[in-house]
Amino acid sequence: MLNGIGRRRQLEPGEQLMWEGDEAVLVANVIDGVLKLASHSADGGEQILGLAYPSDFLGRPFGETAPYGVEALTDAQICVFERKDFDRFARDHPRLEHKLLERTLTELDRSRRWMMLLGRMNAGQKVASFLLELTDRLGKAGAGGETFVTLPLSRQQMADVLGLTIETVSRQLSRLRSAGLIDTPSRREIVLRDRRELEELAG
Amino acid sequence: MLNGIGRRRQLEPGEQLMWEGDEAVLVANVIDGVLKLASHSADGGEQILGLAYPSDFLGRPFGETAPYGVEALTDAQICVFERKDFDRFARDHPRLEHKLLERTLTELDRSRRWMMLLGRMNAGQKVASFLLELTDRLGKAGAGGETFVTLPLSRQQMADVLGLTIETVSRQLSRLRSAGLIDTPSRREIVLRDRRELEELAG
DNA sequence: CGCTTATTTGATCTTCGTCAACTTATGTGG
DNA sequence: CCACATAAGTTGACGAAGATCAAATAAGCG
Repeated sequence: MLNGIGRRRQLEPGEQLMWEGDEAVLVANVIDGVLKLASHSADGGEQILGLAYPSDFLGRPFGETAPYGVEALTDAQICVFERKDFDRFARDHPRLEHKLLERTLTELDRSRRWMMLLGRMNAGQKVASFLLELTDRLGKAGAGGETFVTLPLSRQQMADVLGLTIETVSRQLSRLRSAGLIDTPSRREIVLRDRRELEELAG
Repeated sequence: MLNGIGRRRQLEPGEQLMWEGDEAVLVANVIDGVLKLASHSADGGEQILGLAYPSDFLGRPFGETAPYGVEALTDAQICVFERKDFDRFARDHPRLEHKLLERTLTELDRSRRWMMLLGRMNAGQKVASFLLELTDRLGKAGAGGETFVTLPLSRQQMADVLGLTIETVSRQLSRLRSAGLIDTPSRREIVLRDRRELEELAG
């Protein structure tokens, strides 16, 4: 029902949809691909605040400035709306606003679970949790009950998501590999060999 | 306009309003006091996911189970609604739902800023940021341009908020005291002597 | 007052970050 | 197709921040 005011847009990896601090002029729905929401600290370090997957909502309706930047990690397809159009439309369509409220509440819950991860987990637990979430979102079933994911992030980006360094992420993945919990056929591919054990590790 | 279906309730420090995992049967508005939202990891460690101050909204409308527990830190006054009543009421009153959506979006932004704190700051920055946020929310102006706060949390709870240990929090406070940035007339009271410098530390 | 609990302080130990070297991919131009 | 260049990832050695363990103080409270 939003089709009238939205338009499709294709993004390439690395393409920036919104900039942190920009006046928020648009909102969007993710149709396909993975995007990151990120904020920068004064010293240039980047903290990824969340990832957006298909069906997720992006942007800050009714707000003033975007509190974080949004950048595509993979090829992505999104449906964008001018914020003014969207705001007006939402006000006139309570059902839409209701839907949006539900999603935002869910997003808030997700973000709070992430805080848990950042505040209380050690490196091993973080990496394990991340792999599990990723396979839940993007995983494909492979042969023999194994799960298979293509990572939408570089090691650096994983480190930024988890509040770790690239080296620590790499070491943890190596550890999981030698423990036989995962396989890494290539840099961007992960096979979960033992989900049970991984869940154990994630705590 | 919600008065018809809400009722006042008084909470004492330590009193639990909702339990993590409970069926979410109520939602509430904070009128006075400070509450904590917290979740427990398997090993018993607690991560405080956020604090709720006057005017904040508590609970999970339209959801199934409460994703975190809510407990009063100080004497608190809240206005509670049966969730069923509230949901029905919200559906019939788009203005209310709109207001709630705006608040939830604001809350989401706040929670994301907190993720930044947990993921990227060191102990000194965390404690400094926390004191600044607290004085913004609860601080009273004292003599000589200084700001004065009564801490609603114990050291243990501060540690839980910041993802640190009690000892580290204590040491950081001692460090700030010897640097002349704060005074601690009693355990639960803090005087900011040099806000500028504290902001510097918080990064 | 004595007893219990919260906080501070000190002494180690661990984890993870930092710095550096090395290896593996991914190109690119000849 | 190969040689080389560049970027991404892995591994190792070391150090620092913060956790953990252990007392020592300081509040509260009956």
